[in-house]
Amino acid sequence: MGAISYIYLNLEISGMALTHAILTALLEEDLTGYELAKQFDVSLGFFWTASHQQIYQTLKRLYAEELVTAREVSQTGKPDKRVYSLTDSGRRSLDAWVLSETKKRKVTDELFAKLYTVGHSSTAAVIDAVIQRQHDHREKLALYRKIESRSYAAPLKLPDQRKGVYLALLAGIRQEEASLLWCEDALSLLVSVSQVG
Amino acid sequence: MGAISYIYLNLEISGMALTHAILTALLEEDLTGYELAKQFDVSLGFFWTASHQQIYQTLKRLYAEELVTAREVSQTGKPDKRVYSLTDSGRRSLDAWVLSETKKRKVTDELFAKLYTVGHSSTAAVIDAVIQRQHDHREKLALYRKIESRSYAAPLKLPDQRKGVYLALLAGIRQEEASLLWCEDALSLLVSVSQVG
DNA sequence: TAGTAATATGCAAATAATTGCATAACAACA
DNA sequence: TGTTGTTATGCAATTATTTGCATATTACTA
Repeated sequence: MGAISYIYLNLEISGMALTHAILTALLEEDLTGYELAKQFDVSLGFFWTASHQQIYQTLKRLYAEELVTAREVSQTGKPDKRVYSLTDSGRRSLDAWVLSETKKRKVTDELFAKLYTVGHSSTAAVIDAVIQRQHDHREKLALYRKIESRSYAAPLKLPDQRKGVYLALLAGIRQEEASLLWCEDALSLLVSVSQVG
Repeated sequence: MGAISYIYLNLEISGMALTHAILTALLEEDLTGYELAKQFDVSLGFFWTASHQQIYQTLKRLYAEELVTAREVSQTGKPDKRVYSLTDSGRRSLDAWVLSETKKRKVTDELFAKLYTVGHSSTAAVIDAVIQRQHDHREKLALYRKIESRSYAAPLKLPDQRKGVYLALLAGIRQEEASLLWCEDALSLLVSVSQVG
């Protein structure tokens, strides 16, 4: 009988990493797939990237596993939506995951790979890519700062439940700032490279 | 006949992103799969993560597509190794890739997802995760600075072909510095959170 | 001489993510 | 009334990545 409940529990656990990223977002508030996709695109984007297809798929699985519940909501002036909430089982799953070992950060960023080609291929293309990235960083930084001043002006006075979210935002701000400074330095050095290709 | 060469050319192009990351690394010097795996684990690691299985698989494909050549090398005191070099076709593939649109950076970092659980689950576990990350950043920063002082002490005097690699290193250094500062700030705030769970 | 660690390479199955569709409600504007 | 843009959700096929083995050489040390 112990064996049966052991198997039963195992069936409920999702190994997929996105699972927990979605569940943590639902800790703060109930959300639809569409809203989650937007959050992953903006505020969550600096530490987690996910497409809307991935998110809808995962939500469907989380629902089947009863880690979330869903309710259909009619809207006026917009299509209906499906709002997801965490279940107690979902919360317990998060509790266990927080205690588990933190997996290594995964990244793939073509920009830096392109940098390795400097002096071998078109430097102009690399410069364009850096400028593009510079624009992206500026936009992200402006957005993060707006969120900060609107919702996190006094970090020490925040309720405990919002301190972690603030710290994630702070990391995003610091990262964008550092990246912007780097873009400037990179462009200064890249203009000194002779044309190739 | 135009159609035939068109099809032929298409068959040579690998869509996989790792492809180009490996080819760029081979621009600098000939490398084995094992050496590539180590580079991806250390210096390249901050902008590109890849397992050795992934790397060996991809190298095999690049060899089949004739983007690289390989030679077996006997060593004394170590097992034999297989050294890969870029072909002209590989170089042309890189040239085309540099001109193509830069794909969006992809990340997944559980640490920040765990941060979202602060005030809901074990804060101690989150603190441990931040401390762990702090150690990682310290080690990476020390390594990057060592590489910098050993090989990139005078950036402006570098040959063009090494400027891009230097800039990637610089980005790594800046990122590690910013992350380390953030870890300290994060730990200061996290100790103010009451125990939960 | 047995065990551990580093060097070196790989296969196969399972899982996850991407790409390319596809649909539909509703608003605003031409 | 057709078009464009935003909101909203999803499927299916392909491609990429991870996980769990598996193997072998050589050095060092207990």
